[in-house]
Formats: sequence, C-alpha cells, structure tokens
Amino acid sequence: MQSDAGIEALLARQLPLDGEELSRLQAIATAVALVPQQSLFVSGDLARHVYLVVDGTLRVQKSLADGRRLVIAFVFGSDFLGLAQEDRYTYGVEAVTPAQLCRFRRQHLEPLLDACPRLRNRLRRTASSELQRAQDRMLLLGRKTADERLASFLLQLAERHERAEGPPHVVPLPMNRRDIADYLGLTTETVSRTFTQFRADGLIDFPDAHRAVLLNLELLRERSGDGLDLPA
Amino acid sequence: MQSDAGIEALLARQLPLDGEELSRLQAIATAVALVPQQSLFVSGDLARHVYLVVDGTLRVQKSLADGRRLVIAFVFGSDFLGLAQEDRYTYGVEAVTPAQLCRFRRQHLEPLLDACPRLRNRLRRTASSELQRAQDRMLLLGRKTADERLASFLLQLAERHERAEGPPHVVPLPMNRRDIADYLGLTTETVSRTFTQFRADGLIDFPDAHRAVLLNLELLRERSGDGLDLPA
DNA sequence: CGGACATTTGACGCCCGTCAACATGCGTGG
DNA sequence: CCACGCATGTTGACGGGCGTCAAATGTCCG
Repeated sequence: MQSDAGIEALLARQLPLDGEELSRLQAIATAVALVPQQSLFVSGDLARHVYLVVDGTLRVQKSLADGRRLVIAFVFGSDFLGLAQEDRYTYGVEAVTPAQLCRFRRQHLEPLLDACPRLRNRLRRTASSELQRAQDRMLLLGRKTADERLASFLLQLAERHERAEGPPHVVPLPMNRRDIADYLGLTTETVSRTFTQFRADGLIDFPDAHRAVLLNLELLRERSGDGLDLPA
Repeated sequence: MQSDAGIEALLARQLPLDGEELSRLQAIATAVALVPQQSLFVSGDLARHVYLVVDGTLRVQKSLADGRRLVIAFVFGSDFLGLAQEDRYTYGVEAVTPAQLCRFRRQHLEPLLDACPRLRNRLRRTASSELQRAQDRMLLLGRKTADERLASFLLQLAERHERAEGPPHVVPLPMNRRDIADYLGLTTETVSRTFTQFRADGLIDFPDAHRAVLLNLELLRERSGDGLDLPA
C-alpha cells in the first residue's frame, strides 16, 4: 500500500473522465504493491479484480502441465490487467520489477462502465490493441526465426519505451534471459547466443545487464522479418 | 447476395435482442456470399464493416514480407469478424468453403451499440473469448511439439463441432493441409506425417479427405500437452 | 480419361534445444 | 573488506525434431 496521490494523477492522465467520473473511480480503487517475483494472481483464481499498472514491469504467463512456460505479455505502467477475464483468470501474473498497481473490483467497475461511455470506449480500444498485439505475436511464434524474434522484441521494447531520444536508442531490459526466452518461445541459450551475434554485427550493445543500446534500427528492422509490408 | 430469411433467424438466435433492436440491426445488415479461396478483405483495407458468419468456414491470416503465412484463426458460423479493428484491418480473411456472411457498417453499428447494453455485452464477451483463445494459441505456437499441436487442433475442432454424438467423434476438416500447417506453425509435410502416425497409433481415422474420426479422445488429450491442469 | 493439384512418403540437413562447463555478478556473513 | 555461495548469463559440443527438397501416389474435375 502507498499514497493514492500517484494513482489519482495517473487515472486523470490515462482515462478520459470528468471530475465526477474520476472521483467515482478513485472511490473504488485500492493500491497494491509487489516485490520482484511476487505473484499478483495465478491461473484459475476467481477474477474479482481488474488492475491498472501504475509503475513497474510484470509478466503475464501460461504454462503446460509439465512446466513449459510462455510469457504471454510483459506489462508496464498504464497497462490494464484482467480486462478480458470472465469468471476466472486464465493466466498468472508476476512482478518482474517492484511494481505498484491500482485495483478495482469488477463488481464496482462494471456499473461505472455502463454509465460512462468514454471510459467504456477507452477500455474497448485497449482490448482491441491487446488482441492485435496477440495476433502479431502469433505470427512471431509460429513463423519467425530466432534472429527475427529477438530483433522484433528489441524494436517492440524501443517503440514502447520511446522517449524522444534520437539514436542511439537506449532500452531498459528489466526482465532476465529466461523471461525473454519464454516470451519468444526460445531457450535462454538461444537468446544469449543471438544477442552475442547481434553485438558482433554491431546492431546492439549492452552497457549493463539491464539495458540495451540499439545501434542500428534500420538493420534491426531488416532482421525482424516484418519487411516494409504494412506498418498497420 | 441471398435472401435475408436465414440472417433474420440467425440474428435472433445469436443475439440477445428484443424485437425493435433486432429490426434495427436487420435494417443495417446486408448479405455477402463468397466462393472458396475468395477474399473478404485484405490486411490494410479500411475497416468499414463488421461481419457475422452465417455459414461456411473462413480463415483469418497474416503474412510476413517474404510470404510466410500464419492462419490466425478459422472462423465458422455465428463467429464475428472485424470487431477489434480500429482504422484498418490488420489481417486478411479468405473463404475456405463457400460462405455466407452478414455485413454491418461500423458507422451504423456503433450508435446501436451505445443504445443497447445487451448487444454490447454480447460482443464484449465474444471479444474476451477471442483474446483467451489467442493466448492459448500463443502457448501452442511457442511451446508445443508438432504432435501436441495436431492433437490440440483435432480436439479443438471436436469441441467446436460438438453435436451430441458419442464417440467415435466425427469431425469435418474443411481446410486443406496447407491451411492446417499454417494454422499450427508447421509444414504440410509435418502435418501429413503426424496424421499418419496418429492413424498408426489408432488415435484417428480418415473416412475421406475432409473428415476425421477421433477414435480415442483420452489418448488425444494426453498427447495435446495440456494435461489436467486447469480446464479453465 | 487426363492433367493439375493435394497429399503422402522418403532422404537429408539445419536450426535450435539439450547438456555441460565456465564466467560473472551480487548479497551475505565472517 | 573480502571470501564464499548461489543465481544468472555465456559459450561450446552434440543431437534431434522438424524443415527442405524431391518423387511417388492419390484425388478431383473438366
């Protein structure tokens, strides 16, 4: 738990609400803080809450019976969690870094949605882009080579992180190699080898363990397999 | 184009609407018919319409610049298309079999949604389950072996097709091997070899090219990799 | 009946997973 | 402050699962 000051500001910034809507939303919000590796919920839990990430990085994950794992998505500040869940969560969420979230009971949120078309629309658009990203990831997981997956991953992080820094683009990598591998359907060894290769080719550099510098966006894009087809 | 009689009945069956809502929906609906391999729209087209599949099977697909293709989903009768698209479609849709659809202009549908919470809810739930299936497919594409992918695929078709037939379960396979391979992130050769293996193991049989008989659901489930974890 | 296409089957190779050893970083306690 | 231990990351050797290439067989429809 922490002060609600950050949450208020975040809500106001993220959501197209007027004063009354905002205060009604704040009234049903509570703060949640997680330490690294801590679980927010696991697959199968009753889906009683929706979350808004205030700060930090988390991973959404699913596993097969024998333990093979896939990281469905990394989520960052201002992302939502649990929007599409009906009865129970169908995935687990764990903190990658220390994280702060804002929790809403679905039970309280839903009537508010009915009354507030703008909020409803904001969440609908959020869900739409989540689905589109899921489809891009299917293409990556089903058809891209290891090189292409890593290149796509770095570019995606860069896009997500973009603060008007010209090249060279510095991207934080809060997650470890295992998380990256499980996100891309690879192994830690392949991720490590490919990063080494990229570095040898002058595409990237690692000033420290948790940051990558993208030295050549153009070449990275070529290696991502996406081509110039449709930037849709 | 065809008679609207089938569409009326379908709308009434699929959507929780009262008489007036139904007639307003019908007023903005037009019929579309496709022959096999015909394209409904391609990635990049302006997303002016939402579709409801009345009959037939279609494939939703994305491609990389060099032509590698992934079938994002097969869609069947009573499925929606284009719900999550904003400005432009981010995938293409083509008919697998002769298909009939119902077309709605977004421009006309959206005001109707604002006025009709039940329809809105129906579409929200549809989008939710679409996202959850996308996540299951990411796990399949990222972490399952060829055997597990094929077993999962057959079970999914069986579930989708389920008409209270006891075992042996007969499942129609309207799509060809290439479509199946592109759906599962494999090649036609691997699909063919795995089917042959399944047949040798007494799991399935093919009475003809476009039907599979699932002889042993239990063993298929074991081979699907999902385990008994969470039937969520 | 014939030709085009889909599917199956076989031989072979490569990408990436597996297994193992080693390096590096980091927190803890002496 | 440094030694130690554990987790994380890197690198190497090797193998297997699945892709690639090719040819045979089956199937559909004109």
